[in-house]
Amino acid sequence: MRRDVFQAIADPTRRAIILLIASQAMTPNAIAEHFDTTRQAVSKHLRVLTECELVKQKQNGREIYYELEVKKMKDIDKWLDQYKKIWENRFNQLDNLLLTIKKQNKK
Amino acid sequence: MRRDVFQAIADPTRRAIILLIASQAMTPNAIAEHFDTTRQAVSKHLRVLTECELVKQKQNGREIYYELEVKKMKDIDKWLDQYKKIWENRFNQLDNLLLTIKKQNKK
DNA sequence: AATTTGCGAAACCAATTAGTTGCGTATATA
DNA sequence: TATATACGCAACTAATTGGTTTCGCAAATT
Repeated sequence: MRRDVFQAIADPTRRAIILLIASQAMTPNAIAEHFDTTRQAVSKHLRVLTECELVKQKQNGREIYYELEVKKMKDIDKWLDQYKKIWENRFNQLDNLLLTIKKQNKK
Repeated sequence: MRRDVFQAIADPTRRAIILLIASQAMTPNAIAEHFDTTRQAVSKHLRVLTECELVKQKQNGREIYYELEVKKMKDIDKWLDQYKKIWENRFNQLDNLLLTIKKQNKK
């Protein structure tokens, strides 16, 4: 099963769950109360998040607290890094210029 | 149709396309040559990327060059920002501690 | 001990999506 | 003008996904 961080954050409900548990670990029922959905649906989202290690479980009696593994979000940041160089140093403007010149030479 | 940046980068092929055109605008055919897939498949991915404005087209005769709209990636960075505070300032460790204390009080 | 509560897992369904095939159209080339 | 090339678009298929329902199990409550 293909499970990576990018696929996990693609779903808006999952992003909402991430935001919700970012400040406070919560049980599936508690999370479900915040949305117009069932506990089971939340449970499936939590499974996806757990599988890609964006979230970890902490059992406490019969309750399972879900906690955000914030560190895992660095993966996204790392991926963004290669493009940050481009947008920060405005290399893209340079690329545009080069492309325009190339087109004109063809004519 | 639900089209946002997060959904766009969820697909590994689309991330590969983004990487490919980041340094150099390319035509669908040129992009397709880099992958084990057809031009039409690439074309569909480019449509998704165009719809969420991660990519823009530049027609040149019968060729259409696809260019990365790097600025749009800032949207992802903005979203990450709220969590960056957490992982950088190690607030998560504090949260863990608070949660542990809470559990112990329950017992 | 019986019941309730919190949960995951499996079976199922509807919607979405990635990919293919087969068009039509516009630009370039012979 | 006829042909080849570059492309988007629509119809179709197979796989995936979000969600529901139902079940069983373990922990808590009565």
